[in-house]
Amino acid sequence: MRHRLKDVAERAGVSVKTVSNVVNGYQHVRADTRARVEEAIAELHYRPNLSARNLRKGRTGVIALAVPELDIPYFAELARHVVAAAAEHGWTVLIDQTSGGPEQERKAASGIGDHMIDGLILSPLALTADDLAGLDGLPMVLLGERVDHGPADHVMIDNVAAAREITAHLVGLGRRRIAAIGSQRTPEGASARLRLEGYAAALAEAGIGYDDSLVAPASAWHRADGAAAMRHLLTSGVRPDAVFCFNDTLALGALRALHEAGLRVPDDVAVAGFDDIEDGRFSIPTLSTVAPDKERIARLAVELLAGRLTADRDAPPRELVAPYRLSLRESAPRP
Amino acid sequence: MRHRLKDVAERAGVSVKTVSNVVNGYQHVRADTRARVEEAIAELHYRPNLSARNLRKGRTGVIALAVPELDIPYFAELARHVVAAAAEHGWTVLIDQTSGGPEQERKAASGIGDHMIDGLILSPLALTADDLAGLDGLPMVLLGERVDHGPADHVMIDNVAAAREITAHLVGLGRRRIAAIGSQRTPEGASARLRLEGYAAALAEAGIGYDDSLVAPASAWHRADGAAAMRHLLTSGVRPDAVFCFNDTLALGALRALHEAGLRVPDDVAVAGFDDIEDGRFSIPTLSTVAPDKERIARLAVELLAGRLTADRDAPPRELVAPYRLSLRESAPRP
DNA sequence: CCTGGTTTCTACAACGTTGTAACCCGTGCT
DNA sequence: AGCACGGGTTACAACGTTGTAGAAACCAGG
Repeated sequence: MRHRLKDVAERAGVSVKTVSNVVNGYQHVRADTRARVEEAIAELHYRPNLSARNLRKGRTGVIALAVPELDIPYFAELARHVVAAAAEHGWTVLIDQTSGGPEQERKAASGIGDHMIDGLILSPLALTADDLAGLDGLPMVLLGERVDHGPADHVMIDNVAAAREITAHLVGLGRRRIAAIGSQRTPEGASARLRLEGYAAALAEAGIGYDDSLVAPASAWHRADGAAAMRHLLTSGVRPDAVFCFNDTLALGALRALHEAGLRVPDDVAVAGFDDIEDGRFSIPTLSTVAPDKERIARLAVELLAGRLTADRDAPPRELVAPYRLSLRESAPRP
Repeated sequence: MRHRLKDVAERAGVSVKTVSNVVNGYQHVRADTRARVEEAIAELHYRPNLSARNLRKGRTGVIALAVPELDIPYFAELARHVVAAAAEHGWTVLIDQTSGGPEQERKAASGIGDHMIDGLILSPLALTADDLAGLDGLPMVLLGERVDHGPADHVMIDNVAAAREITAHLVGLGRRRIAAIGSQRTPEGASARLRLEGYAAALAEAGIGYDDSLVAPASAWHRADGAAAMRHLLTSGVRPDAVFCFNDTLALGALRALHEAGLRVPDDVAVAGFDDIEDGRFSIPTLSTVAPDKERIARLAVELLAGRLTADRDAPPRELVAPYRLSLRESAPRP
């Protein structure tokens, strides 16, 4: 039922290689030969065996995208864009879920399907630059905000500036007791560190003292963690008049906790997030947030990978910064 | 840098096949030989070439999951469970985004990476059973609620019963003008048809007349569509006291539109959804919904596929029904 | 009609792996 | 001593494809 070049060749009365040439669009094939071959291909529903082709060529046409969790909307939206961008290069994307575990991430980085993928776009949570340096040379592009200048290409946004900017916006609304949700002490918390840095910088610029009791940690960044952190802030008696959450799911959780506490947003407490996920456009109230240009991030990542694959495999690693903008909605509106 | 069996064999002073035997856990290898080989493998960081292995064995260890859109939370959550279930079988999952287009779905069904995958779990929107029947024999499991008894294994939930049950719950709250959002006339709208059928059945049982002006269509089932449909219902003057939305994202959009119209949920209008996505547990108000057992759906799908792959490839197609339950929260609470 | 160059096509080997069949060797039985 | 048996190992071929090298056919120009 499944046919090979040989079957097509026999049917068309040519050699196997000629069929291969037709399939690969080789120039010098007589028009009538090509027609005969194409007819045979159509009749037999021939489809090339990619494993064999890959074995021969050393390329698979598949790249992997490894993200911590698929049901975090940010990564799902990112995945969508990566798939789209990769399709333009004729690549299939194998999406891998690392769950943020170092072992899973290492496994992804060192070649998910061993030789099944040409390259990897990795959004690391747990792995450090040193971890990655030790891995053998699968072309790789990193996404996100690991601080260190690692051994691989890297696409990120300026987290410090973005966090500073949205915090400054809260200041501009006249808020003074601005809480932060999502800080992390662990070495994995690179994003958290940078966003906290931006938050602190904005406060300093506004002449507001940094108050550690206004900063709530969150080990994961899910809705439940945001709600828990917000409840903690509310019961600890620090009475914030604004909250900057380090991502949107935290913020949605915080909104929920504020609602349960009977506080109005933004009147009593203004809320800002980070990521601009779809949910935030329909939440009650809608969410003010930092909107990274996900489409651009995905496109840059795919293009960096394309460069690695085709051109200079050993070029020095590049770092590209994608733009972002503030998306100001009801939870912390324009003044 | 990348080594082959041959390199390991030379280093260990054995034949290529013996190394292969060690790698594959073949029984009859002397302990000291095995040790020597394993040492060589470790030293060289040998990893088998899956393309070659696949070429030889005809199996890749990769299955595909094709869903319409990754950034629809329901599919993202489902994907997570499928990945987990597949991992237990030692499979890698290649996630494919069809965007719901028939061409994309056909492409996925007829073998994404041609010979790169052993089987497919497809959540079809556009393809009909007849379309699928014409495709060559990639082992396939369908997810979702296509009515027709197709040519492939199938995992679904009882949509009619579920829709009937949640609508009956709204009736039980004393609501009489119960609207529905999400109806579709197109042949692709199988889920919509079934859920509408359940909705109508529940009304009939309660002796409530079916009012077509209370049923709002939605071409897609995103938040924006739900909001638009709700606004339409509100401005058309039909004044519903409850809404059953055919999925949760529609419901979240509807919540938003109700909020903007100054109506209280559930006091003025009760709202129910379908899918039990994470968002609905934190929305304001939290969402009452039909909760399909996604974990079970994923597990059943993977196991059906496993059966196809290992045992009887030509067994008659099976249809499995996964359980669901009602998850009653604030938007339409328990009486 | 030959020469040199180009187009068109083919045979063969190779990619890295595993199934098959066979070999060698030690053991235990006759 | 001869034989069958089976554990441990190996050589070889094959999976379906494409790169290489070269053969065959064609063309234009002398």
